[in-house]
Amino acid sequence: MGVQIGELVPRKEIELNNLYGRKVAVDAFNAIYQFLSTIRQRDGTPLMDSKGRITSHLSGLFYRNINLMENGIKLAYVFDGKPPAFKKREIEKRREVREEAEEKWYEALEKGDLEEAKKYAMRATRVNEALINDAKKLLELMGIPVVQAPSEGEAQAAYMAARGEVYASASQDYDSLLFGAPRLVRNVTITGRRKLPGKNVYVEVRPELIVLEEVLKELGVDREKLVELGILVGTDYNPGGIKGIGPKKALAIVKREKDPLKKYQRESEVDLYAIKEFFLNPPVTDEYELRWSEPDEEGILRFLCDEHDFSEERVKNGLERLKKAVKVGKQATLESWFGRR
DNA sequence: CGAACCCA
DNA sequence: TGGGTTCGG
Repeated sequence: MGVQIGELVPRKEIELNNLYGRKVAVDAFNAIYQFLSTIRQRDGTPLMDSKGRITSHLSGLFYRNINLMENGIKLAYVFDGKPPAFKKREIEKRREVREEAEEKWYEALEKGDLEEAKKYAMRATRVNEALINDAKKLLELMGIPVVQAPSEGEAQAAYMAARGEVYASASQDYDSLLFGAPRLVRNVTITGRRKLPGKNVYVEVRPELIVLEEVLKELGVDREKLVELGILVGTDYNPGGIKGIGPKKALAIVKREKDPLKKYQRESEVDLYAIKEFFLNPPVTDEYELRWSEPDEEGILRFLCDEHDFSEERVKNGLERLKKAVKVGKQATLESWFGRR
C-alpha cells in the first residue's frame, strides 16, 4: 500500500541500462508480495511444489534477478524486521481484507468464475515466515546480499541510499522518499507489462526514477513537510489519512501551516507526531555487508529442483544465464570504479 | 511475472 | 521474427 503521494511526485522514465554498474537496495517484502500476488494460475492458485508449498515468489525472484544482473545491476534485498507498534491497526486491517478476499475467492471458484476468482486470490495474498525464509535462501544461493532491517525495510533501504552505499532504493511504494532516500526506482522489470487492478487491460510500465531533491523542489517543501503531507493523505501507519484531504489540499495545508498535524491530531486515533518522528528518524542499522558472491549452482539445483520441483531444464538454463550475468556485474563494477560512467 | 511456445 | 497465449510449480 504505502504512502499515497504518487500523483504529486515528478518522475522520469529511465532505461534499465541507466542502472548499469549501480547498486540498488530492493524492498524485499514489496517484491515478494508482488510476485505472490501476480504469479498465479488462471483460477488464482499460486505455483506450488508437490508438498503444497508456495513457490511463486521463488520463480519471480530467480528470473527477475537474472534479468537485472544481466543488465549489470547489483541487487541487495532488504528484509523487514519488527514493525512499529503503531502499524498494528494497518496489519489488522490487511488481515481482514485478506480473509474476506479469500472467502470470495472460494465462492467465485464454486461459481466457476475464473476471472473473479483470480482477482480475489490476488487480494488474498499473504506473506509468511516460510515464504520469507525460502526467499532469503534463494537470494543467498544466488550470491545476492541479504540485509536484515531492524524495522521497516524501506527505511533501511533509504538509509543505505542516503549514505551512498547504494544508488537507489527500489520499491513500488513511495515510503522510502519519506524515509529520506535520495533516489527511488520503480517498475524495475524486464517485460514492463502490468495488468491494471480492475480490468483485463495491460499497460506498459517503464522503469522510472524519482529524485527526492526534485520532488521537494517541485512541491516547494522540505522533507519534514513532505512527511507531514504524507501523513495527511495517509500512510501504512494511518491508512486513509485525514478524511476529506487529498494530495492537493494536503500540499496547500503543509505549505500554509507551521504545524499542520496539530489541528488533525484531535480527530485522529493514532499519534500523528509519532508517525512523523518515525519517518524522520526510523530504526536502521549499520550491521550489514554488501558483498556479492558466486552463485552456488549445486545449491540452487537442489533447492529449486529437488526440494521445490522446478524443472531442471529451466533452472539449468537460468544458471547458464546467471553465470554470465555475474561476469557482466563484475565488469560493470570495474567500469564504475575507474569512473568510465 | 517472466519463460516457453505457437503460428502467421 | 514477433506478438499473442499458455505454462511454470
